[in-house]
Amino acid sequence: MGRQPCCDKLGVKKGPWTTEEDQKLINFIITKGQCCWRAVPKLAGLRRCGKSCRLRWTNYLRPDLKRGLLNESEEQLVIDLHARLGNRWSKIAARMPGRTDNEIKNHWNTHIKKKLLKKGIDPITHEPLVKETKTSSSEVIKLTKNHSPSSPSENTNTTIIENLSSSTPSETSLTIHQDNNLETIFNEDDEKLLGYLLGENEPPLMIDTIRTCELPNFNNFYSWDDCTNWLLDCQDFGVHDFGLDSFKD
DNA sequence: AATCACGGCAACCGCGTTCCC
DNA sequence: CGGGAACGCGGTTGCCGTGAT
Repeated sequence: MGRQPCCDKLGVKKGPWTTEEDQKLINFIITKGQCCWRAVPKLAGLRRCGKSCRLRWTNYLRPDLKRGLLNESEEQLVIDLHARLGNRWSKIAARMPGRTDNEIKNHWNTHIKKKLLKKGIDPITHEPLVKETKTSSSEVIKLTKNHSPSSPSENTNTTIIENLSSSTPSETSLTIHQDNNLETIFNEDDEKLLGYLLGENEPPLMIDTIRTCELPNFNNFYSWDDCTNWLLDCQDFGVHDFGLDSFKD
């Protein structure tokens, strides 16, 4: 059933590539072309995993690669693309001929990040750095509801803010602001809440509490993908392409 | 000269997706 | 259709070179 294993785990060499290995891989790719990476090590006479061969070729040996540090204009392009695409290095690299995702990622982490921070720009949001509280300018969903958990006479205003500055749902942080005694509810089981938000477990008690206080149809919220696909499309094509320049504000 | 600390980068790891049987 | 392996991607690690002490 299924495919053959990509490589024999035993006897597979790891670590830095030698010039001899490089030469073998280059010779093989040049003469045979890129086929299935699973077969490459065996056919090329290398004691390496196919995955390792692919990485070595795409990141280092490919003849169309530019070598050396990124120049000013390339850096600026990376910054612009990162602002639109986030940490999707392969997408960024696809728009920069001769550069690899690994190279761009490394350059971003070691050089560009620091430069932006020096300039007072948040490398994640690309917004000017401010002395910020837990909330930031990237908050895009705010759900506000009057809520009276323990005493009907108390008019408690609770705001749940989902911070979408992270690129994936798993990185999403949830901040709950409260005016008074909701602490007992929301501190009750943060782990369960997080797990629920990530779709890993059943809703904790507090979610039922929220549901029962007339939130606008909590069960009919769009899925994460539904909420963000349009945004990714905008990022891929650029906000300008959609005539949504006003969103920048 | 020896040692330590740090930065840069190549390579590995782990996970989600795609593909094949 | 389901199981399992390959593929591709982003995050992380670890080695190596260099500068500081």
